[in-house]
Amino acid sequence: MTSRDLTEPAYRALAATLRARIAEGRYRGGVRLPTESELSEEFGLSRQTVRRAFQDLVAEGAVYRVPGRGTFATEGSGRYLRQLGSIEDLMNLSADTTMEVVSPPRRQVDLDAAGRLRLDTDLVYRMAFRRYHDGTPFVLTTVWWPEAVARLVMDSPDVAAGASSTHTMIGLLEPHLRRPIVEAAQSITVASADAEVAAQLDCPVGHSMLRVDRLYSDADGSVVELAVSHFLPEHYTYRVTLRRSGN
Amino acid sequence: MTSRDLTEPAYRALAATLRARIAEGRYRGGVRLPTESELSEEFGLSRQTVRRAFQDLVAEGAVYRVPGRGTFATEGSGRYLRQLGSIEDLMNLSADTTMEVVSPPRRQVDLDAAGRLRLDTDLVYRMAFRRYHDGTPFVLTTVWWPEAVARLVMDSPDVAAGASSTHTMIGLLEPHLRRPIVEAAQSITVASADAEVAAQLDCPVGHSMLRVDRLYSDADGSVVELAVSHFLPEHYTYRVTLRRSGN
DNA sequence: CGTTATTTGTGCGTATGTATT
DNA sequence: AAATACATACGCACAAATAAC
Repeated sequence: MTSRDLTEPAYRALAATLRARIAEGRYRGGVRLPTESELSEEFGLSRQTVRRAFQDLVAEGAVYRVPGRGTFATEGSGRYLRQLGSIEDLMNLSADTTMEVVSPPRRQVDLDAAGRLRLDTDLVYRMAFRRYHDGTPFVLTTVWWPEAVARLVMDSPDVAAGASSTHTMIGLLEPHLRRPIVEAAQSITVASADAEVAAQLDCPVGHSMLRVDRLYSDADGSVVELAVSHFLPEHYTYRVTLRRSGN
Repeated sequence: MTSRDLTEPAYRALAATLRARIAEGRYRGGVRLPTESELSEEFGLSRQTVRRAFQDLVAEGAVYRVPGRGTFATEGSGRYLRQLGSIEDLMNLSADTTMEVVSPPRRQVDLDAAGRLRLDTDLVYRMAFRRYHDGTPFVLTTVWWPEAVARLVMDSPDVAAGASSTHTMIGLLEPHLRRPIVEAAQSITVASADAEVAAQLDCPVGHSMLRVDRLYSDADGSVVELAVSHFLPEHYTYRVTLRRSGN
């Protein structure tokens, strides 16, 4: 059982409070946040604990700090612009799109896929699905799993031929895994539509596509899934927002 | 003057040392890192300072820690696969490539660029450069600046026509800014080579290119630079590694 | 099964340095 | 020059999770 913390640490509670105040717009327009001593006073915490809270907020990119001047909210961090570029976003990507299974999971031998999954066997499971937006298919995704992973979802109705859902495969998969997924390595390039892609997305063979490969790994470094997507560039642009990390 | 730190803080030095040891493979295969007390002993630092170093490493995803068990290197983070996906990486991207200025900064009216920079005037500064790898140009980048930003680097020898350097424009720019750059919004799509791109990269007009647009913003949310790059897909793949965020 | 040692997590105190106003 | 505010560094005490006995 993953027992949830019943009592939140003081520094986290403070960070949450400050996050809320920032989102509320209280420090918009270059207004300085309270100083460490002020917060220490207000919440009855030591200055060290206040600092610990700020460390998290700085790491998230919610605030930035300047010695001698003070602490300021990062403009546009609280509002509607949601924090992209995290794995969470990748896994929830599908809110406004529908997924349709084109080819259900099937056991097969694929040397290339097995190699990329870093398996010692050549045996992998492969499935493919299309994603729709506004009624038109704009991406064909093929995923490969190691056998152990495939077993976890093979029987799910979500992967049956013709099934539709609004989730991502990796989102469906994760709850069944023993270790959480912590990393997604993506590579993005240009590729031509092959016969299958062309047929499924109704475009000419040889059409230029945006190709995105994703390799999901868990905390132990084991690769959990390989996904290769071909996007119609007319209907899709890949977006990421990178934030300054830590310190 | 932006004075560079002459003496690195102890916790950063320690973090760097540990990063190096991890990269070297010393803690591969589930081997526990030294405990806080051991490191405190080894480096003559307090346990608190050691903890501070670990906070950074955890935030980067280089290690994960388990109470009662110890600290472990995140498998696959150290080796040849370099950690991309932070703004820092974007700004230091160029270690192994050379940049050559093709068209020096010039004041001009550009409605589209001005709009994307969120300016109220139509006046922007534009420059363009190529980047080489192994002697062949593989990307043409055009950047647009607001006037205030352009002033900061106009006179730098690095942006003169024909100049070569191994930096990134945004890396050259940042030390001159009042507020740090904290966000880079990227969008990636497929585009055809126009006459200029084709000429500079020696490819046919109409060739399929990987197009990457980047919009850099500072902590106040002001846009500092717009950069549009056209990559030859034969010589370049865009890679990002996304990590599960924080805590 | 509880006990104990180990290891990380939380919280606070102090002192001193550095950057900004 | 002085006051303010954040940064670094060390110290201590106790809590919580884990593993070994």
